[in-house]
Formats: sequence, structure tokens, C-alpha cells
Amino acid sequence: MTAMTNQPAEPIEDSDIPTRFDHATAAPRITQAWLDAGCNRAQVDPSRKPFTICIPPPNVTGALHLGHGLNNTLQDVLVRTRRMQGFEALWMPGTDHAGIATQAVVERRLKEQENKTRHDLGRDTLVARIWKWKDQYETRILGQLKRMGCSCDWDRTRFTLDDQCAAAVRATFYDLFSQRLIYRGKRLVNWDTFLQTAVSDDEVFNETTQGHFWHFYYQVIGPKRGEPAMVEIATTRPETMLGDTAVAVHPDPAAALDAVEKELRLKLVDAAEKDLAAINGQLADLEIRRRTMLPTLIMLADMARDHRQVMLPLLDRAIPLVVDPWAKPELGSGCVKITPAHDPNDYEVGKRCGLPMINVLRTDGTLNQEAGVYQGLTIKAARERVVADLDALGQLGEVEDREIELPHSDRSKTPIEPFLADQWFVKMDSLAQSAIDAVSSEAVKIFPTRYRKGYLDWLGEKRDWPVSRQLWWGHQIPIWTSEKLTASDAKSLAAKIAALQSAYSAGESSLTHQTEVDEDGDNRLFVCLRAENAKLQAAVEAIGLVRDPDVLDTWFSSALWPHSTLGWPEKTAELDYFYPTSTLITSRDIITLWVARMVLMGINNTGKVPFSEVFIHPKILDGLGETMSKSKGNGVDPIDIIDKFGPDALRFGLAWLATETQDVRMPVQYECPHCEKLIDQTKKNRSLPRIDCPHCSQPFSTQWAESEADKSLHRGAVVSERFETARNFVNKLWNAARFTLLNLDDYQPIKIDRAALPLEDRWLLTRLATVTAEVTDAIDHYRYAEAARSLYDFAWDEFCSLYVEMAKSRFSDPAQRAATQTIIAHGLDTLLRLLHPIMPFVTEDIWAHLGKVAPTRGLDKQIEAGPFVMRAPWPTVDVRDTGDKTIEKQFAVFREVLGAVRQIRSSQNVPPRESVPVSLVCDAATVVLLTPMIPLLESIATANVVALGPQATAFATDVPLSLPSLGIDVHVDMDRFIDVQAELVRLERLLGQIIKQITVKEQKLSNESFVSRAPEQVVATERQSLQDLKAQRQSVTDDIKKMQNRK
RNA sequence: GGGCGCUUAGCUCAGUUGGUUAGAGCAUCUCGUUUACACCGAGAGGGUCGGGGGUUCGAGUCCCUCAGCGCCCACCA
Repeated sequence: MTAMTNQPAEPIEDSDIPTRFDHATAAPRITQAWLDAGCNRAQVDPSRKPFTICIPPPNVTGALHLGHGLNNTLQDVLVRTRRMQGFEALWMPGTDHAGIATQAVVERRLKEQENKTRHDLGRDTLVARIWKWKDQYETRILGQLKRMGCSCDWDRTRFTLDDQCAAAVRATFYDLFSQRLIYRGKRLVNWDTFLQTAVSDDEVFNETTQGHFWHFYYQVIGPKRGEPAMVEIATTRPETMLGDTAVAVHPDPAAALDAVEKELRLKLVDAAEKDLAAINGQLADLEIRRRTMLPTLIMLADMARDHRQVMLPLLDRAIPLVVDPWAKPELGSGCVKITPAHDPNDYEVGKRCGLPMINVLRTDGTLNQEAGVYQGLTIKAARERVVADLDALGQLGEVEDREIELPHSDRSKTPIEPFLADQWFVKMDSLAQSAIDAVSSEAVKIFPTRYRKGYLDWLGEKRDWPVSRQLWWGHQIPIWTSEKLTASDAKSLAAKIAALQSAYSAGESSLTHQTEVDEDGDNRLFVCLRAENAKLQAAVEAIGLVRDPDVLDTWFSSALWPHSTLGWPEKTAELDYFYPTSTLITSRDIITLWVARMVLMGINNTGKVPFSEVFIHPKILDGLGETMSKSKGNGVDPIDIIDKFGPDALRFGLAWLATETQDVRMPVQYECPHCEKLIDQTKKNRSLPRIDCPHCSQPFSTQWAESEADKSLHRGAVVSERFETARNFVNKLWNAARFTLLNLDDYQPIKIDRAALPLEDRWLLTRLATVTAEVTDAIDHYRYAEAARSLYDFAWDEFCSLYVEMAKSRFSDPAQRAATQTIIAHGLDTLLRLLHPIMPFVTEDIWAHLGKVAPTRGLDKQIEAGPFVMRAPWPTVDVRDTGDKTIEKQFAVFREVLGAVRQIRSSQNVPPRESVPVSLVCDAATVVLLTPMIPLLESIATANVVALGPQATAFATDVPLSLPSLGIDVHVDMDRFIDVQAELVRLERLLGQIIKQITVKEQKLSNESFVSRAPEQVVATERQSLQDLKAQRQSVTDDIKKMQNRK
């Protein structure tokens, strides 16, 4: 059947609609139909309110996994809902160039496959290769999103490195540079010696390794009588001593020790038992230090103030003793070697004490000329040599074994070396403050609110943002430099630049320059170009300036994403209409890196916050509780799930799991393509390119297959049974629709008079109204799981199990057929709209089928249903359908009674078609409620209600069940079926339960304080409940007697 | 070291402001092809709500504490 064409209504045959939703053929067809009709498109339309979401641009490092699947499902649910609610909804798609990550991936492959480094290729060739990689993965990523049903406006797809984003980056950099908010500085950076680039703190992870703690002795130069001849220092990185420029000691060691002791004693007061020993140990240690070390330390401090020096061994360089509070007398020897160029803390000391900073490393991690005879060695080799040589000199002391937290680069997995280098920084002061204010004032609201704290704390530190990266893939810094200039050279160069400035920038200024004096007293000059301009660039280079080879941190361009994608710095109509965007949906690990920076850059560039709400969703963890990531290899490709379960099941399954506080644990299995058996994914096998099936021994490939041999094998999908529920639900909906469609062949809608409707119809309308309100509210507040559960329960337990069942008999009654058709068509129609944002494909397919047999739908008046549920209006709540508590109560009672009858039937093994006589004992009020339900009960439970009311009595061959909370006793005549023994077992068990409950209640009610303090209503309920239980006990006891008599 | 979560059935998770007998899906067991659906239907079994203490008439829910797991931030010469 083709879905999207308008054909005249024709009878539907049973065989026309398969019993399973065929997502594999339906999804591509529907996707195409949406595209053809422009359903995803958003345009500036002043008559409508805009609703905008910018996608968190996935990195082009690799394919998407289920974490992205969740992120994008949640965005799409929201966008589709708002679109249906009448907003001009724009979902802006795109990808991120992910500077260091992407370059690292491509470089690694280059090494593995061709044994080449980036230097073998050169900058242009490498960058061209990365573009190729980007094209390949961008296509794959966008394809994944499309198959998931993401309703992005694809024509607007952006890339953080495309021309439009580049223009925004250039303009931002230029503006910040002009305001001196971007500056050049020497800073200690985390140096990745493998990738030969600085990486940010955020790209560093710590790993505990077995290391040593070496003690050295440095000789004091010209020790006077009574003074120590040596100072002892200790380090975990001996080779850095080559860059030592001082040895520090605390300025007032006695006071420092006192302070520590005071703190320890405070701790002692409210310490737990088990900690006491440890603290006391520390206090004892302090005492020893006071006696043994303190005099020496005080003497050393005096010597330092006296500008005394020690001799750095091996290099025979005299270095000063300095005083600095960083040297803590309570630790180690109390003295600390200072290596400003290779340790963050030492760097601070170096700055405070005005020490020289000697960098002993080359960019590749080998030692440079500063290291003297050790020049050219690797760090590892140098370390061994330094230790051996010091030992030979007799200046090596104790060597302790110690666990060391060693920083590693997240990208190359190699150890980080702190390294002094020239870098560009963004000054965070006022920028950070604006982003703090935005969240404090709730101009930007973060959900769940607990994530506000991390955001505010991080920004509160206002640490300047190092933005240069020694990479080739990214936005090259738009700065041209000339260094080591004399003052007069600098002056004449500046004049030439001023000339260029007036020649090229009529109107808007597009070039600016700054001069500054470097640490050696020379001048350097920077020129910044605002936009790409080949001629101007050539002119700048012609007067001798050289472009900075570095590129910008990826987050610099990501920070501009909400406005750069809409055309900023141009004043576009799009920007004016769609910006600020509405909601950002992302994961918690980039709240600071990305969200905070978008807020401050958005405010800086546009004067407005980039979005008013941020929703942080849970993370998807694998079966071992680890987050999914490309680098770990435990990522599951959403396409595998889609192939097996369908896109709707993927989406519904993810939404169902996306609760507020809990991350989603997702154990996965490989599915062998040969024998279809499932193989648990483990730490060992999760990143293998091929696996031999343990069941059928045949090999299959995985998503990591790269070699041709592996790729030619059959691919083993990674699946999770956690999507079965959702897949089954999709099919349940499909079949409810199938039933409806098969009964709409002669659809003749009639005008509905609500008051005259039968009970079950009024109930359905009430429930639809309630569910509509619930789902709307849940989605508004990002409670996706609640929306999914609410729809699941209603669709399955109420629409399918009750309403459809009740409709069966009414369809065969000519008097009721038309009305039932009208209502069920309306019910299905509403359900499809409500489910569409979560399950777009199956709802769209059913919508098309429904449109053919029932092109107009509605209650008060018939309305032409449009061709797409995607573009249909979101259901609204009609007040006439809400608040009828009587009907809800009637159905609640009905379902209880129905359950009781079924339970009795099942316990006695009564065949489904056998009608059983039923007698219902209840009070007069319940009779009124229940009487209209009798026909439904009879049809659904295959029961025959022979008596109802206070006077109704038990049967001679009775199997009863009491519903104490409702005050109803259900009696079923089991004359023909009864299994006396089984029944006795059941009754005895039941009696036991009742007696237990009675005991609990009696205890409760005999508790004087409960009766006097609990609210009256609670006490009354308990009393009534006890009374009911007692009555039930009586009747069960009677029944047991009766049953024993039958024996 | 600081911060934020989490711990409920065999598994994966819900559980609104404290209030009848703590729920769902999967798995298990029993029964059933009944005119949409076996990716289905009916029913059953399965819980000291991580341990301990407290507040309260009443605690899965609030407070304290201990233990375990996870994440974020800082730091360790």
C-alpha cells in the first residue's frame, strides 16, 4: 500500500494490512514523503511564534552511538510537539570539526596504515585528508539522524568549520582582540608530546601508575659554620631537576607547623573513632619535625633571605634559595625544588619570586640544549641517566615506591608534560560574569536545577581560557606577527599597517594591530584581520608579518553555534526571528565546556542569551556501568537497533528510560549473523574488529572492522533486549489501528451528542482528555519517561484492552455502528497525534491508512485530516470531557470486578468461552455505578450477572472473591467447573492473608496516639477497612466450610 | 580533599506533598490460538525498599550515620 496519496475510500480487506508494522519499508518511504512536502522546513513567519533548537553538533570523529540517540530523540520529541502546537519550529542541524579529536584519529590511522606522521604529509595535505574524513563521517552521522527520524531542517545543515561559522569566528576573535580581551601570554600548558600540541585541562585525565619518589641532595654553596652543607629535596620526576631554578623553603616554618597543628587538633575534636589514630600519628610526626627539622628550616629561610645559593648538580649551575609558602614544612624534607617551566605550582612560585624559567623539553618530548649532556634523550632515558649520575656523585638519597597520579592526554593516551609556551588567552573576567548573571537571574534556566551549582562554581573561578592549539585542523588564528623588533622598527611597521588599514577598510574596520614589549625587552607586533580577504592578507605578509600557525580551541567555534548558524555577524532575518533559541538539550559533561561558553559568547556577540532553557539528560551506560564512548569502544550504533527493532522502538525505548535522576544502564549483546544467537558484550570483546561466534564457531565482523578481510565478513549487530518492550508496543498500536481500520470500511461519521453517548464512549473521551493533559505537561517539563509511560499505559491497558474490546460487540449492532466508528476514529486520531513526537513513523503510516477510510474526523464537527500527522494540530483538552469523576470511578470499579471474575475463572481453569453466572454483593451506591457496566462485563468477561445489590447472595457452589476496598463481594457459580481441592488451598491461603491484615489494623487502631493524632479521615478509612476485612474473614470462613462439605 | 547522584523483585527501572496490601517491562511458572495483535490474551509466584540510628500516630519517601557504586571539580615537591 502506498501511504501518502489521496485515494477514494475503498473497503479494506484483512490481508491488505499485515499483522506487523513493516518499519523497514515504511520508514524510508515516510522520510521521503516528509522531505518532499517540506514538513521539516522552518521559515521566518512573523504570524507565528518561533521555536528553535540547535543540535549539539556531533563530532565528526566517528559515528553516533546510543548516547547521541537519546540526545537527539529528546530534541526531536520536543520539536515535533512544538511544531504540532503551532510554533514555527526550527531544529538546526550540523556537526562539529572537533579539532584535536579528529586530527588525532586521522593521524593515528595515518601511522597505522601508512606508517607516516603529519610532518611527512605537510599541513595542506593533512588538512585535505581530514576534510575527506569529515565528509565521510558527516554523511554517516546525518544519515544516522535521518534514520532516527530527526526532523531537522536539513537544508540549513552547518559545520563548525564552514565559511559561515568561520566568518563568525573571525568576527568574534577580532572584536575580543580589539577590546584586549584576547591576549598573548606565556603559560604552562599541558603538552602532549605525541600529538605535539597543548591540550586543555579538560582533555587531560589522571591515571594512577607505580612510580618512585627520589630524594636528592643539593650542596649549599659556601656553607658557614653551623649551617647545613646540603639541602634535601624529593621528586617524582628526576629529569626535571635539569630545569630547576631555585630551591624553596617556607618563610616561617615554625608558624606554618603551628597552623597545621592547630588544624589537626580541630579535626581531632569531631573526628570519628577510626580516624583518631591517623590524626594522632600526624601530630606525633609534627612533633618530631619540630625537634629535628625545624632549626634547619629556619636557618635555610634566613639563608634564602640572605640570597644564598645551592649548586644544582650535574649541570653545575648555582641556583638561589628562596622563601615561598608553597614549600610546606610538614611535608617531605620541607624544601622543594622549583622547576617553573615544567610544573604548575613551581610556575606560580617562579612568578612570585621572579625566577628564570628554563624549558628543557623539545616539542617532541626529548630534551633540548638546556639539558647539557642529556640533550636529545627521551624523558625516560634522561630520568634513568640523571638518577644514575646523581647516585654516582653520592647525591642520591632514599628511593621510595609510590603510586603516582600521572596526567595523560585524553587524545593520545600518552603522559602529559607541563610545558611553557606562548599561547593566546581569552580574558574571562567580565565574560564569565555575564554568564553567571544569566543563570543567577534565570534568564537561562537549567533543568534539573542541581546542575546550576557546577556551572556557577566553574565560571566563578574566572580562569582565563587558553584558546590556541598547536594543530592544523581548525580555525587558524587570524593573527599575523612580527617579533624581536627594535622600537623604531616596530614604529615604522605600525605606520605601514595603518596605511593598509585606511586603504582596505573603508567603512567597517577589518584590520587592527597591537604592539607590545616581550620579556626580553624586544617589541612584537600583532595584526588581526576581521574577515577572510586574500589581497589584504597578501599585503600584510608582504610587509613581513607571518601568520600564527596555531588554530583555535574547538570550543571557540562551538561557543558561537546558536548565533553563527543563524547568520551572525550578518543581521539576518533568521537571526532576528529564531534567536535567541528556545531550549538546549545536552549531556552533563559539557555544561561548563560548552553551555557556559555559549552563554557568555552569545551575550558578548548579540547582547542576548543564546537559549532560555537548558535540559540536561541522563547518560547511557553499558552493561558494566560505564558511559558509552567512541574511545572505549562500547558505543552501540543506533542503526543496529533500528534495523532490528525499528526507529520508533528505538525512540520510544530511549524516551521510556530517560528519567530525571538515573543514568540508563544498557546491557548489550552481539547478535551472531549466522546462528542469530546472542553473545554478551564484555570489556574484552567490545572493541574487537571480528569475533568468532562461541555457538556456531563462525566469524563475524563488528563496527570496528577496518581490514578488508574483516569487513568482508557478515556484520554482527549489537542489540539490546531493552528495546523489545518498545517494539512490542509499536506493534500493539499497529494492530489496534488494524482492527479499527477493518471496521471502518463503511465509515459514516455522525455528529456526536456527548450527553447521549454510551458510558464507554464518555469514558474514552474523559481518558483522552486526561492523557492529553498529562502528556503535554510532561513534555513541557522534560519528563519524557512520564509521557512515554502515560501513553503506553493508556494505549495498551485502556484503549486496546478495554475500549477496543467493548467496541467489538457494538460494531456488530447496526444501531450503534456509526457512532462507534466516529468515536473510535476520533480516539485513534488523538492517540496518533499524542504518540507522534515519540513514534513518528508508525503513527504517520497509520495516519495515512486512516485518512483513506476516514478522511474526515471529529466529534462536534467533521474536520478534514491533513496528509501528515506530523503537521496535524496537537490535541487540546475540551473542558466538557474533563472532570467526570463518576465515569472514572465506574471504570475503576468495573476493572476491579472484571479482574476478580477473571481471577476466579483462571484459578478454576474455566475455559474462556464458558459463560459463568456471577452474583455481585454491594451497597446501593455501588449498584448505581455498576449497573450500566453489566453488559460490558458480560461481553468482556464472558459472565452472566444474575444478581446485583445488597440482596444478592452466594451460590450453592460458590467461588467468591472479596474486594474490600470497594465493598464488593464477587461470587461466581462454579457448579460445572469447581476443583474443590484447589479451591480449598486458595481459600486457606486467602484467609491467612486476611487474618494477618486484621492483626495489623487492630494493632494500629488500638494505638491511642494514632487514633488521637492522625487525621480523622485516615482513622476512619482504617476503621472501615478493618470492618470490611472482618466481614471478609467471615465469608471466607463460611466458604471454606461449604467447600469442605462438598468434599 | 570538595561537590553531585545512585543503592527498591532474578535483570533493567518507576514510586508525586510521609498515609490502605510498594508498581512496570523483561525473565520464570500455569492456562489459552477467543474474529486486531503469540511482538498476543488470562492468571500466579517473586521484595527486611543497601546496613544502622533518629523525627513522626505513621517512613521506600524527611534527618543523621556507615558501606558500596558512578560522575564532576580541585590537588598531591
